Amino acid sequence: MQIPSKYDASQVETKWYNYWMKHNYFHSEPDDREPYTIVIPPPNVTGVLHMGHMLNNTIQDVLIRRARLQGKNACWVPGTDHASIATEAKVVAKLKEEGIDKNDLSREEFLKHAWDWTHEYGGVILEQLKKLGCSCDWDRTKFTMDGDMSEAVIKVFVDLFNKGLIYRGYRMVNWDPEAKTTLSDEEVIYEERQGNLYYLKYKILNEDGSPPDSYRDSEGLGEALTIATTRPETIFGDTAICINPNDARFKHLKGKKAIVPICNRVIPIIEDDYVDMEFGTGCLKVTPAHDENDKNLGDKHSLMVVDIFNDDASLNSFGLHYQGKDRFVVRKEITKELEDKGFLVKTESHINKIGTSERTKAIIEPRLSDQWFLKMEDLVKPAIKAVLGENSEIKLFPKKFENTYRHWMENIRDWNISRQLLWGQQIPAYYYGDGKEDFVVAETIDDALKLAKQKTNNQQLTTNNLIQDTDALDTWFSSWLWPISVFDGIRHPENKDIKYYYPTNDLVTGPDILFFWVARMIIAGYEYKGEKPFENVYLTGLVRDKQRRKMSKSLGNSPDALKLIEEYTADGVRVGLLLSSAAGNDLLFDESLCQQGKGFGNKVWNAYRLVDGWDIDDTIPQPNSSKIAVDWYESKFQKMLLDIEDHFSKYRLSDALMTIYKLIFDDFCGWFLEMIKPEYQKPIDAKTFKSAIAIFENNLKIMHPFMPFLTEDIWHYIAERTPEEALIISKWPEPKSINESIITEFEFASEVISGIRNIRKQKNIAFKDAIAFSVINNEKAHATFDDVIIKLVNLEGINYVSEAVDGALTFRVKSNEYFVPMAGSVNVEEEIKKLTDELNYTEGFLKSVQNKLSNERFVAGAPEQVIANERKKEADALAKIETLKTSLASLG
RNA sequence: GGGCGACUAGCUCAGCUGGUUCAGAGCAUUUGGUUUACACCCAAAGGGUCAGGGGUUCGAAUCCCUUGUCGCCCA
Repeated sequence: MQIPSKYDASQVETKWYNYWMKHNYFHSEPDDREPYTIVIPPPNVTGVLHMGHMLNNTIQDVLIRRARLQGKNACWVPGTDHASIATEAKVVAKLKEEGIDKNDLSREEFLKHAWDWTHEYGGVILEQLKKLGCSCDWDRTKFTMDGDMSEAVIKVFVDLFNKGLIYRGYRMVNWDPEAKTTLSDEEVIYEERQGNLYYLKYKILNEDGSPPDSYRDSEGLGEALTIATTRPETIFGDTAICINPNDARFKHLKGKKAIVPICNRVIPIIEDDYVDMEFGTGCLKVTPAHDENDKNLGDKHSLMVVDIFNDDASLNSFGLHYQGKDRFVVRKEITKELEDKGFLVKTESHINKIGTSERTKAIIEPRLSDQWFLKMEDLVKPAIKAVLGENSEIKLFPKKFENTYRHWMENIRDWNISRQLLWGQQIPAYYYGDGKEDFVVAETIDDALKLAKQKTNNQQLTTNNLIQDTDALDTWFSSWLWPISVFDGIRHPENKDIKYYYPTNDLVTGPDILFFWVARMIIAGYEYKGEKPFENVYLTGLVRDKQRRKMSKSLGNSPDALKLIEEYTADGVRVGLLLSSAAGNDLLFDESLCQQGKGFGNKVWNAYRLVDGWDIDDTIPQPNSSKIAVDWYESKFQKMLLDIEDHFSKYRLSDALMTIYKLIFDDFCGWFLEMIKPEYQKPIDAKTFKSAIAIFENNLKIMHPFMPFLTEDIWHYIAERTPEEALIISKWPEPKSINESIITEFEFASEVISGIRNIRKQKNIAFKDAIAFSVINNEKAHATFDDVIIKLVNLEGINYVSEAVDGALTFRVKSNEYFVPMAGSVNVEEEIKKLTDELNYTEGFLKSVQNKLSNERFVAGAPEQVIANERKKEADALAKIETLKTSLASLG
């Protein structure tokens, strides 16, 4: 088939993606081949493709396509997660626009809206992955809220509860008052904000409630002590004042009581060395309901807990006349009131770090609440050993993340797995009474009823007496099972899929979810399969813009993925993303990289157009230059193939790609095709053509994982192929022996060619004028490439001589001297200068080498190989000096 | 405040257990090219005290100490 002069990417991409789908190449079923499995890190079901996804999934596709070419049974399982917080927030916002308040809806009604939303927007991102060329097994697409997936999650919850690993605790949690849910520590972003330190006066009472005669505050005699706080609105929750027992300034306050301004609550003054004597006034107000450290103090000293906030962080009835007002409004207003009433001593500006919600950006409120926790202490042990142990079963790429992993795992805290949300798996705990322990945990309400009857000995209970916990499980509590549950390995641990595909091979994800997800999957893997979930973890860098900002939707600095593909082709974007993204290094995204990728595609396309345009004549013999060219490229290809394998084995995909890029661009297009190119409008011999096609096919194979569309397209122009012969399922090139000497000889020859080209250029000699050429072959260089040299720079021939040629321009490669006769146009002085410069340089070089060699300690201490190399350098330099001196003598 | 990591050409990065892969690659820049595959191209050139300082060594980008700057994670 005639190849078009321009590559029409969008048409080609659609055509071949459809073809691949139609012939089911992406689908995998267990068989007797070696499996190669990747599970996708499930993106948010309602998300859209951003640069991070593109990078991530390009890498996975490269790995999976390569495995497929290597004859493995490649299976890439795609899917999405339900992203409870993000999705619920979106649904709530949408309902709000329609004038519906989430709180007016029943759970079922809300979930219906959420499912509608999921069905409408869900899966968009998967369609976008197809545009990138991702060869996922779409028949296996999973969603964390699918029936079977949810069942697995619930089953695991019940199991862990029965093992005593899940418990209910009253804990200080990060409360997002906007989403009205709990966040894990990892979902809280700490930011420095400018705030104030308010100095408040608390009046003092004797233990019996009578006012003291006198006492000191930090400024001398007075009637009150002063406390610095950043949050004056929380005074309504104060239940103690704390001083450091070692603080001489406050000794007299021991055992006394204080009166909280405005609400006039009388609270004890306690002592604890937790208090920092340097900070503020050295007195701390204790608000156990609203600060983690205060909670600890409260527990230690058995203090009252007064929660002053509603779930939206407005004040409740403890806030008295501020009831119903937002915390920040109250902060302003109460400052005014405190000032008016003389309680506010002074205000200082103060920078403090505050937690904000990763999702809603709202300022986090520490809050006490009933939560479900998973005990991590024992679960984490096999997961630490697997990554950091002697014979680690799981490898992280790059290795530097092992330290990060260790640090987190060794300081792990119990995992708060409950979320005050509707969108997610509802916690399978059923309450039958008001007591703290009046609940049972079971997979179904019927099982729960049985358990409840047993526990209460009350046979009269019915399902109507059971109320299920209203919280949902953390989304990560679904995705930590992902490598198991996508193969239904929780519900049916012996099914053939899980037995064949598990453990999976590679996991590709961002380092930002090393803990949320990767570590937890490892934990779940050992707990539920007794085995690692994957062998290698490739941690990609974050994609940043040119100003080093993380690309995010909120900043609006992420380019539209599909537009990029449209502009630079899918292959171009893939290549652009991979070219400069070593594992674990952040990638500074620049569109020009995609341009380079597209340019590479164009180069390959045109290379094929060249080959395709040749007429073949099977009557003419193969020229020697072509034979050498084929031998050389085949060896070069094999050598690079080894390099590529090595890069892949270390997950250095950008290096593998760069090796391919240079092989194709420089060696194949720049050298090989020029060597075998027939004269203008002349045919090519059949033997060379056949070799060229075979070489081209091998090139396409190694390029295919990176540039699947273009390569498949050209593959089918080369020949009519059946579906069984498609490139996507062809065979990765077999390793063959390498002729190292021909590669070295080529390198020498290319320097000769370069020397001749320089002379042509200097003297403006048109290419079509053949030139005479002589050499004094001091190096005894092989003549293998002579015919190639003659062809590439259009020589009349190569004369081997033993004496310098008069009236010629010269250049040297090592100690070989080359002559291009140029009657009349040789400037002797210039030649002398050139030679003298070269001589001076070489003599300097020789001296440095000889200095080294005459250093006894060097000769005694350095390994033999190093000394031999130095001696070789010395010999080469001496030979070159000899050549230069001879030349100078003949000129001069 | 604690931990981890980085700093090499204008940019992005490679450089493994010190020594011919030791100062490299790609891009960018400059210069020159209408060679009928490709200007999304070809040929060539310039450009770095390897963050600063100190040490170990015959020899340090590489190992050690120290200072600085930046990033990430955790309080």
